[in-house]
Amino acid sequence: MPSRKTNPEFMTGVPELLILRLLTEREMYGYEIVQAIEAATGEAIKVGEGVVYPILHALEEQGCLSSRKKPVNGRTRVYYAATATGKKRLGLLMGEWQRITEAVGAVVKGTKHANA
Amino acid sequence: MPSRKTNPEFMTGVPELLILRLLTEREMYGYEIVQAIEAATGEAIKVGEGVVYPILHALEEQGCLSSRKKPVNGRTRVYYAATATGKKRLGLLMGEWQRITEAVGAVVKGTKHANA
DNA sequence: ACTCATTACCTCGTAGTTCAAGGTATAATG
DNA sequence: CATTATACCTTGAACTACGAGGTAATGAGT
Repeated sequence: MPSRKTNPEFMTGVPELLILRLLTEREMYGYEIVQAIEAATGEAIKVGEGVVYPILHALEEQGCLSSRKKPVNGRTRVYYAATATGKKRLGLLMGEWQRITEAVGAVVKGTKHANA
Repeated sequence: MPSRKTNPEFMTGVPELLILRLLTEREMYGYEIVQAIEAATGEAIKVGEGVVYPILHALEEQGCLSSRKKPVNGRTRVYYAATATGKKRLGLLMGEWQRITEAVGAVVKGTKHANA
């Protein structure tokens, strides 16, 4: 029942994580982020603009990102950068991500580690 | 905007993957799967019955699972097992899972591997 | 000049998912 | 006799990714 073309499964929250991660290194604009994700994942993950822009706006509204407009060759780019709040949120998401991936990995390999 | 109580993020498709994986090892019934996932992931992932049962029904309808009713102590259990189709689907999902996790991992650690 | 691809921003509707809460019924426990 | 555990199930709400579409400006090709 997935029947999606690009990234069929396992994508909830991933775009937000990637965007937040990229914007802690350097400031970028939306259109740039779309291509940066494609490049950084070696074509493995492609997120459209319809995914990126709404996340950018939501994160800014939450105080996770700051933005500034910059005119380049007559066109206007909106550059985003992660704030302190955004970095805190990124830490949370990375922890969540690790928790989930480790748990899934444990089940996929039938490792019955009886801990705790 | 997560504001979810149990597993806030990164959970799309994961229940289906785990269920399919468990049912390739031995046949299980719904209520058992709920607890098996909790146990196998060391409490890291908890999926409710409201998640498990619909997936079970959908997978059976797709031919990924076979079911048989078994009365135990007056109660009726519905045991599910993965079919050949189900195992094929599991292979697909595991491949997808690996692709996504590797891609995300590469971005999280700023590994700029210029390949291809 | 004219056309087309690229850059760069954006919104909307649809589909698919998880989740909590609730509903039914039997067996075991106190 | 009441409560918990077993065991099945459905439903409504909330969220998210996705594709398609819309607006403009720039640059290249012809």
